[in-house]
Amino acid sequence: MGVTIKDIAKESGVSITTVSRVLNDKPDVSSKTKEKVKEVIDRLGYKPSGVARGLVLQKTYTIGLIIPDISNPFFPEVARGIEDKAKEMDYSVIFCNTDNDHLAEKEAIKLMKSKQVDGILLSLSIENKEELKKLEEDDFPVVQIDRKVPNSELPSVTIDNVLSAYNATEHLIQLGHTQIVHITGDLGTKTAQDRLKGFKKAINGSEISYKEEWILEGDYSKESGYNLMKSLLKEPPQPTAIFAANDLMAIGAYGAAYDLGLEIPEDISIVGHDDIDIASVIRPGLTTMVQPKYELGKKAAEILIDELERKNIDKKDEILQPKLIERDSTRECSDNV
Amino acid sequence: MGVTIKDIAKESGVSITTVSRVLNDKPDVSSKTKEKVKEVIDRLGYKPSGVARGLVLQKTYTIGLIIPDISNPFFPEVARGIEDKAKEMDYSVIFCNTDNDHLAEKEAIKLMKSKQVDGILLSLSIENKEELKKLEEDDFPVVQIDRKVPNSELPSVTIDNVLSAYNATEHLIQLGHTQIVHITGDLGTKTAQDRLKGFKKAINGSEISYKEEWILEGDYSKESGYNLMKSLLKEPPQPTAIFAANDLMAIGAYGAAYDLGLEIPEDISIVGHDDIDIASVIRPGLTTMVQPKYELGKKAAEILIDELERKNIDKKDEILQPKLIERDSTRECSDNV
DNA sequence: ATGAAAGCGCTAACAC
DNA sequence: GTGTTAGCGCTTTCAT
Repeated sequence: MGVTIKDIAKESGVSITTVSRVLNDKPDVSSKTKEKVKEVIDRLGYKPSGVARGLVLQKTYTIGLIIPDISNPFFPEVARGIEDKAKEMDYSVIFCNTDNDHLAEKEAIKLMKSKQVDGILLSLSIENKEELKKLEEDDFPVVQIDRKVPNSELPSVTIDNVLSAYNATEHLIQLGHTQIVHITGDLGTKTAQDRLKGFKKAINGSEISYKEEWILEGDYSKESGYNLMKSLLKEPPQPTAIFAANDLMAIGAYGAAYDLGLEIPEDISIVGHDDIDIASVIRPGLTTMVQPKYELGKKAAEILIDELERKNIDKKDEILQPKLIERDSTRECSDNV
Repeated sequence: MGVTIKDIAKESGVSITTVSRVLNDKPDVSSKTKEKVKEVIDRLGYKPSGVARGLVLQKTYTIGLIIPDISNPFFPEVARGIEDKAKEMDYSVIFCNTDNDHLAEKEAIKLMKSKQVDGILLSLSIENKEELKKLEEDDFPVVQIDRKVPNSELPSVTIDNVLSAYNATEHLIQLGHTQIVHITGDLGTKTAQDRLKGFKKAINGSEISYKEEWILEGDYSKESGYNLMKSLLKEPPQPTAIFAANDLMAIGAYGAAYDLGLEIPEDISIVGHDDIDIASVIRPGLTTMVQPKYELGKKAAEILIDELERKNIDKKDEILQPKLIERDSTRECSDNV
């Protein structure tokens, strides 16, 4: 440390208590001394030590962010939402990547505790219940983001993948499509399962009869979208619309359609999910579901900080709704015209 | 705090000094007591307070990361490189977005100082010399990332945009192209200026005569790439190759070429810069220069931490080289065949 | 090999 | 309105 509260006290001829008082805008300081102390603080360029303050207050004004991977395109915006909210409330954020590794998650939590963050925002692998349970028992302030560990009491902010897929499919149905295939994501993930669920729900809620063979299991990769579509389109009956569980597979489907001489959206409509950069750049623009990533981060930080400041007792789950963005890859089904 | 060093001392019947010794693996502790203390630590689930430790040691094992915007696609990978290296060296990172705003940058630095980070990694707006100068005077450990404030002594890790553009252009020249246009980025940025410089250098170092009219000033947007190419291609003489200062403009150029019935790469070769996601997804795949973003972060963290641990006295500038990734948007110039 | 005591920079009773 | 004092949880001389 350079200059400390002691230096300020000595230089301004008062006690450190008084300095502390003006630092924290406490009452009972004459305006004269307040002025003097402030002047000295400015002159000496004094900055209170957050560490010392943290020790006595048992509060660091820091929150921990534990995510799988900041370089996964989903998280940067989430992180931005978190940091914006945190800054607004005078907190800072310390982050850590886990790559969904159990041990890394455990270590990250340990680290955050030793750094004495006031609370944690985390996205744990679904199976890592133990760590979350411990946090719960310790009454440590936590908000789960994006993924909610099943049966956990801790509040969460997630995205409604069921409804999102439902809406995407419903959009196709509204356009008059009746021959709709769904390319799923990796069904080992909850997200893919939920999107499939939403798709089924939309189909079953319509006049359309559900066909098992029009559920194609992909793995979120462009290649899987391409290959699945290619083999599907080779022979009739041909669908008039596709709902892919993510944009990458939708792009793969574009490629297959082109290779087979099909025009988008004239011959086939395609809707994706996520709204990655590419969706707006590719031609035709991909109709897709955009996830409120920034809002997700912001909301999670808000819930956590509200809890920290005891503004909010009822911890709750927040479920955010993706929005459809219509571009040029979908249009009315021509079979019905 | 839950359980503290005092509790461990009491429970194991030793002094806190002894506990501290086993905590820090100091010598002069009998293996018996060491065992006992360790057992108690485990049993009580004790974790040393980083804050208290930080106060006495005047070291927090935390580094600050100040960047314009984590949701700008350039930074997440940089941040990942930083966090990986930091974790490896037992540091954590606390981050802050500034949106290139001077005031926000100033506040961020202030914040980092009050949190008492051991050092700062930052990417300041080029004009914000004052803040950097202050840091320099204070001898505060800092490494600049991506952008180096001119005339600053503080070490930096940057990407060599001149050489990168040179190599991109050289690639086109090697392929036999002699009619090459360059679509620049926003020339208000150093990056765009450097890439233009590299382009000129390659042209001037070749047999090709430099043509001012084949420098097209864009603004990094897809639209600018599209518009510039469209008006250029309308009338002869037509270039056989394009080097766009970023991928987005290259994609725009794709659109213009298609609209005018030109095939890529048969009629015209295109190389971009950055290797954004889209570059590998689009057809034909875009030949481009990939920036070592992860390495940039990792190297910057390494230099900073080396300085913190006094392993490295000579603070130096590190300049990383982008690599060419050849896909399908470039080929030999057919005019020369 | 172990412990007592001082102190890191700050806040918060409690006095005056 | 201001100062004294006792910690916050830890490391580190300095004794023993």
